[in-house]
Amino acid sequence: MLTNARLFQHSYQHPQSITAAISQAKLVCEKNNVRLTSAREEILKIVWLSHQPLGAYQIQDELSKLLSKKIAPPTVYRALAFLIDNGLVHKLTSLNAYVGCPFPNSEHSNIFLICKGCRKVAEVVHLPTNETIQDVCSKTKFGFDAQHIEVFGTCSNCSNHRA
Amino acid sequence: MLTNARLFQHSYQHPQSITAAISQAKLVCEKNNVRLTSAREEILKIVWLSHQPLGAYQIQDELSKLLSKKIAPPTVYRALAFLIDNGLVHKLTSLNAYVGCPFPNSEHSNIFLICKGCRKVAEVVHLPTNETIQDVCSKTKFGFDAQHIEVFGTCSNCSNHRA
DNA sequence: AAATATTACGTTATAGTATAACATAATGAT
DNA sequence: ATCATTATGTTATACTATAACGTAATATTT
Repeated sequence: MLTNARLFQHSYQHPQSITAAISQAKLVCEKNNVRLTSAREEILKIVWLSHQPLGAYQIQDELSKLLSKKIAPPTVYRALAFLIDNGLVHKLTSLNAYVGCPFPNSEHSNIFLICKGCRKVAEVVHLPTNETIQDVCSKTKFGFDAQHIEVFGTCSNCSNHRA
Repeated sequence: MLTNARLFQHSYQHPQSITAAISQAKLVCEKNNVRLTSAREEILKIVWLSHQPLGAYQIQDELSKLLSKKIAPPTVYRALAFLIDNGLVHKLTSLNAYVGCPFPNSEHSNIFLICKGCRKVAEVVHLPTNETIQDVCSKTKFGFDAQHIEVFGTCSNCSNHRA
């Protein structure tokens, strides 16, 4: 099964419920001294409710249903920008889709395992990979800012079903 | 200076000229038993001539100028799809932009170092990173297909200019 | 060499993703 | 209460990518 996990480093509790994710988010926003407004919170919930990455226009549809009114793209994109800035959501650039971050407090750049079967995504913290990339940067004298790693394949659940 | 390189593994000769890249491409196409048509070749040249990643519509403009006629997006996207399929070009998903691959014969998934200063991109082969990612996959029983790694930062050339 | 199949390209239209610009509203600070 | 700041609503538009269908070029078979 594809679940978010900190490999080898920490035993991490995946937020069991959306409420857990939201309360984590509230802490993060408090710490960052920014506001988790209702639009932002709703969109964070929507992203968390989906265990697959959602496109911005899917989020728009969901929010529109939820609030029974038309939502325009900028509303969604602005909320997403906020959530991303505060490390609560990630964009999967190869999919143009967004997922909730299970490690909102972490400063690490993580690895996304994207299953081609079920389309689920697991986010994994893996320090050894971060270290090898740091090594590349130092050897090339490249000043590291950020990294984005997407891995495509088949999760164990999907492999089993096919096998 | 940001140049493409195989770190630590092989000493690699960056194609000095576009002609070198093209003749390499011809070999690859011959090997793959596919045709490097003139549209494909021109687009590959355009991508190689730019040392920054190019967007599809920038390529469209260039090709349009070059051939003195209107080029429609599908022409560009089809050629890009072909070039990507044959490992001659990569798409940088975070930029929606395309770069020539300096290792068309390599089967490795490489690392892209993207400089925020000069917007140049270096592609680096780094087996230790590939290994750590394989490790993540095996530990999570995730069947690896492909990976895409983009690293953002400042290349040495840009750091020096600012320092 | 002619017929056929295959592959590539041209063309038009449209789908999908994202942001600019400006007005209004809500919140926070003085 | 006033003012500054931050967030949202709204409209329009820019940017990225593909569908669908017709034509042309190349490769294969006979």
